[in-house]
Amino acid sequence: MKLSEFELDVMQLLWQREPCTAAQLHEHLSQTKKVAYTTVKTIVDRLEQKGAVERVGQQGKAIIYRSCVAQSTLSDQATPGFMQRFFGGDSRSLIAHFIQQEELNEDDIAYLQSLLKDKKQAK
Amino acid sequence: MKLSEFELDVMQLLWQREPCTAAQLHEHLSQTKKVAYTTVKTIVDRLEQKGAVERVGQQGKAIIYRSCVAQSTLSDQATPGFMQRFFGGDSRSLIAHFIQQEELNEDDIAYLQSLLKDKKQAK
DNA sequence: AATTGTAAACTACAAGTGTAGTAATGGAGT
DNA sequence: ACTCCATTACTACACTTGTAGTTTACAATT
Repeated sequence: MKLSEFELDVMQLLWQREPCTAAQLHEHLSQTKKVAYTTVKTIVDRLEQKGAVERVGQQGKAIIYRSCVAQSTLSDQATPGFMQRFFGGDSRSLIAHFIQQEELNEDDIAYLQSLLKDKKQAK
Repeated sequence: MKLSEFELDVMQLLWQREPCTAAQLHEHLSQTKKVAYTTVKTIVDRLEQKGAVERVGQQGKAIIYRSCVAQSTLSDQATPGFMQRFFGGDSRSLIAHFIQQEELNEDDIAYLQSLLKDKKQAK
């Protein structure tokens, strides 16, 4: 399933606070971005057409939505293309990039170290 | 600078074997994708308009191109959005995802472990 | 039951993207 | 100098995306 950037922004919100209505999504999005309610509703409609969200009820006349694809499904699909296009398919340099660029606390570091150890063991 | 997927595919090739002509890019792309020469040329033209590539010479009537943005510049720009949209902004889970999903040899693992150690030290 | 106002449904539109055809042009070879 | 073909330059077009207005419908309120 191929979703646009804005569609993914909406999915992100849904994953965090589903189930919810288009109005609620609009409210949260408004906090970071000036956008009309109807714009958000259009995106939700397109997500429904694409089979990424579904209706699970009503609240007055407002429709309550829920996602029907997991975040991990979409990230699994997007990951190879992203890695290829921005890191020439070199997973090592991609991971290195993120380790160096991103904020990580000691817990995060310890966790990632343990993952690497497991990875080595599994060989 | 915002490039489309196909534009990035062409950039990827350029970064690997620049300088080169549109015909050479077409030849390489043809190996994995059925695409007309003029399609590739259109993409190169758009990349030139966007200031991502430039002309550095000629070979007969064929124009020789070179990239004029670094891969790292574009990946730095794309990274935050990707992380936000597919991993909810959680860099730890993103890195974990890649460590678990991707092929890594012992050298890679050792290298990444050393990066994590450095990161910890720097705190 | 009539009114009302919100949310849904529908329509619209410009910009960007993938895709490629057609026309023009200028080196290379004769 | 002339022809020819590879390339460039230009044009085209359908689809997607971001964006939002307009119309319709129906739940809630009086």
